Amino acid sequence: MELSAKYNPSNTEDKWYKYWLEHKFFHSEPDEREPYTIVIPPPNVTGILHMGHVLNNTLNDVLIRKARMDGKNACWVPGTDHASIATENKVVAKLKAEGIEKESLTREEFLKYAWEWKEKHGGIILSQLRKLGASCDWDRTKFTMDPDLSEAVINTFVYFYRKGYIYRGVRMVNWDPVGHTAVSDEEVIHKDTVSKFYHLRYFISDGNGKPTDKYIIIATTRPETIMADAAVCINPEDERYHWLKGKKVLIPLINKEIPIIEDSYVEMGFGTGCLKVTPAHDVNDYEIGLRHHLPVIDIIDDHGRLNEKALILVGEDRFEARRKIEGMLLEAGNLEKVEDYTSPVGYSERTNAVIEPRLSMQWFLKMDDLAREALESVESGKVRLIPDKYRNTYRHWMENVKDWCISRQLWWGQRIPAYYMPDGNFVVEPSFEAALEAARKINPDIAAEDLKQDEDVLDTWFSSWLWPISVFDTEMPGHPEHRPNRDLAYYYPTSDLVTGPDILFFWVARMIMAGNEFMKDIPFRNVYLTGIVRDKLGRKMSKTLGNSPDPLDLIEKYGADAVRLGMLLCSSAGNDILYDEAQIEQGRNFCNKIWNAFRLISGWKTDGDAAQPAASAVAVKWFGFKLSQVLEQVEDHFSKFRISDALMTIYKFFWDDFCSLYLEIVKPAYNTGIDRQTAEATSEFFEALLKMIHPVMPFITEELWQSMSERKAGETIMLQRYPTAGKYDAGFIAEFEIAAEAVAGVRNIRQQKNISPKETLELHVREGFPTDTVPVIEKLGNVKVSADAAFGDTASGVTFMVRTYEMFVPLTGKVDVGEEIAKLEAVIAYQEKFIETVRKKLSNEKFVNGAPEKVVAMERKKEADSLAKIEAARASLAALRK
RNA sequence: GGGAGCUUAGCUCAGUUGGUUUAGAGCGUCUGCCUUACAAGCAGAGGGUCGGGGGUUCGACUCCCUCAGCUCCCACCA
Repeated sequence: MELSAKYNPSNTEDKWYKYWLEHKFFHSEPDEREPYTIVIPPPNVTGILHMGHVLNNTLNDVLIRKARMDGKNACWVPGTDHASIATENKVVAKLKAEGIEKESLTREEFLKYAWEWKEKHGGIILSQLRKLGASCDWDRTKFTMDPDLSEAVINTFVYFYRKGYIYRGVRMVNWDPVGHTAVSDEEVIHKDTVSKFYHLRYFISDGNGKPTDKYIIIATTRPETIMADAAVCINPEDERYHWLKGKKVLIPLINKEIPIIEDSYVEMGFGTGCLKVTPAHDVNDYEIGLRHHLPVIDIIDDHGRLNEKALILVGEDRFEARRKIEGMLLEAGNLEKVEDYTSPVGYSERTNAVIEPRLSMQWFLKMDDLAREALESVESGKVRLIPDKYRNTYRHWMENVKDWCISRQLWWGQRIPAYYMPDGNFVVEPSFEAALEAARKINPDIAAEDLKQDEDVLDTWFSSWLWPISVFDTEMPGHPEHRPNRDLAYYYPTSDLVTGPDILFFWVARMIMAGNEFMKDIPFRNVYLTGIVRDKLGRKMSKTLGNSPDPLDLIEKYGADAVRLGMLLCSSAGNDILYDEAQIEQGRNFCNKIWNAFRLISGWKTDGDAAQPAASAVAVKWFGFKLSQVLEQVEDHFSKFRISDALMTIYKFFWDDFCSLYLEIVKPAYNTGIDRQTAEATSEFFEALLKMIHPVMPFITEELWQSMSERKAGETIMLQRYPTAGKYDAGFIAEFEIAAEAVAGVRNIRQQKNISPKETLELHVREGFPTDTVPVIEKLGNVKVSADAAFGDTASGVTFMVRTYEMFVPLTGKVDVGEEIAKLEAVIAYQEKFIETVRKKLSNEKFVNGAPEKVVAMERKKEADSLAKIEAARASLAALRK
């Protein structure tokens, strides 16, 4: 077979992915083996692949492929999330572009459009994951709005309602005026925002609704809400305002009389010390309103516009109203001054709209019991967070959690199974039929058409928190006599979860709650939290900045293996990763290196009669030991989720140890065959390396594994056993390293003296230098090694040290004596300074007595080694100066 | 405002109970090579007073205090 000098991924990737699918290598069924389970963090059903997905799913795939090769029954369940608010927004926008307003549609009509959209765009991301090589069990693909998964969600709602955890009530919620829905506290992002601080004059009423000439000044950032003021509040301790007690003031522009009240909530030092109380539009004001029985005047509608209760500026958007009322207040003489002011403002995570605190009827889930247990799961170490710094964050959140607002004023999602009777009472049942039956027990006259289902749907996370359970068994929640089915019993709890820290609370914490509640067990053992992918300037990737490359373009250009390696190279857990295309080039280069190593090996002709050269024998022995040593390190890295370290260890092992050392040693001379022993060992080593690399770079390793010998139909590298470490002789490995350093020393001399690698040199070592590895030095260094008691006249060559071994290369006529003297003097100076620090330690009684014996012995060895080096350098120096 | 974390070579990061660390790696840089696997390569080299200051210790990149800078999370000061 003719192989090109460069690896071409496009020839192999689709071919092997198809092969894997055809043979159902990704598919898992319960059996007697130990399971290893991962559920995918379900991407938005209409989402497209971005760099964050690439990082996350590559990590997942590495873990699942490694587990599969370790002999476990590996199951990676893929799927998508219906993402209610995000998807509904997309559908609304698309309809709007076609001239259709959501308001003009019925719920059923809208949902029809939404499902059409989902059918058309849904799941694109899953096909993109295939390009990446993700070994998901596609037969198990799930969607959070699959009928059975939805049923599980509804049953969960009913379950918690019956348990008394779900309640309905009017509360101040975070209203998203663009999404037209309430959102949970977790979906509000506070950002410091520059706004204005308006100082307004509220005139004191004469008692008959007429202004006197006295006024107080109230500072506010929201002058458009003054019409909703219910009172003005002062601190009872504030002597400046004692004269106000019992008086009334007039709201500017509308001249409405409101009382002065006192509450210690008001900070005397902040603003003017007078607070306008607007219960309908501020959470704190609402609390004050409750304490003082103030009326709630809601002047802002679903869209963030002023309604008729505002009396003025009716129909204006809240920000437009703010702009206009400023002028009106100024004109009316009520505006004292305006200051620039920066304060935190809440924004909707999904729509980026400024959140409007608003009173509305919502459904809530009580969190305290659930949170307590979920905290315990992490505190006890049953669930491990990696890196563990997130435990602090997690604890803080769990100890301060508030009830979860689970209703959303949307249509796309699971509809709340509450059914209202004409009198306003409601029943909560899993189906309309059950609801009707339940309703008739209360009122036998209820007709089907009298029963109206709640209009709201449930928060998306109310379905995804069941994900590790519901992907296996959707009947689980709410069935008292239910027994976990075979899949759930086998695969649950899952093993590892890889996800971003941004959804630690949204998703991870709540899955732990659901797991504890329904399975009486944690949903996963390890949570590996990745960083956020940023560009090389450290900026978040975003569409508007245009700094986010399309992963598919990268795969097209460099190959999936290169993209995977590039992403992993710099991705320690929990740290943000700075993406740079150079890393992916590095991945591509590595592919090419592997490819060319194969080209070299596969071109060798085995010569059955040839004896194994001494150097090859040493190389084979060393590499076998080294393989075991490296495997030990790799397993250690994997066990600690240090994926990039594991990868780098393998990368260097392949490139430096295998290619630069091993292959260069065993490589037969041009047109010469290779002996059978070395050929077979090399082939085994190469196969072991391919297996080690496979979890990270599945395509090229399959391609080469299939090419290296005849494989039976249906065989694959992905089901081979990952190599395991055997015993090794660390002393021999160390000895080999000395040989490699000697080679580097010789090469360094060649470089300095401009001597061709083709010219064979003499290398003298002292007697006592380890002899086993000499053939390697001779081959790689192109030298003839001889061991002598003394080097003779070293002035006609170059001496150098490898560790404590002195070496000499005769180079008649090529030595610049002055240069050599300077070099040796530098060595002596350095060593003398070094030995001084060592001796300082050794002469310190406290050190000698206090430090462990091993440490003291080491210092003594340092001293001896250093002395030997000085002595050798001095001897050479003396020879040069003769 | 509260909390967590970070600061080690030009860049990105390791450094795992304070002692084989005389601080490592990858990339980049510099020098020499078109050597018949690979120039997406080979060989060699240079590069850091571990953010500043103080302390504990026989010994500190590692522990404590302090200052500075950066990042993230949480939060209703109008």
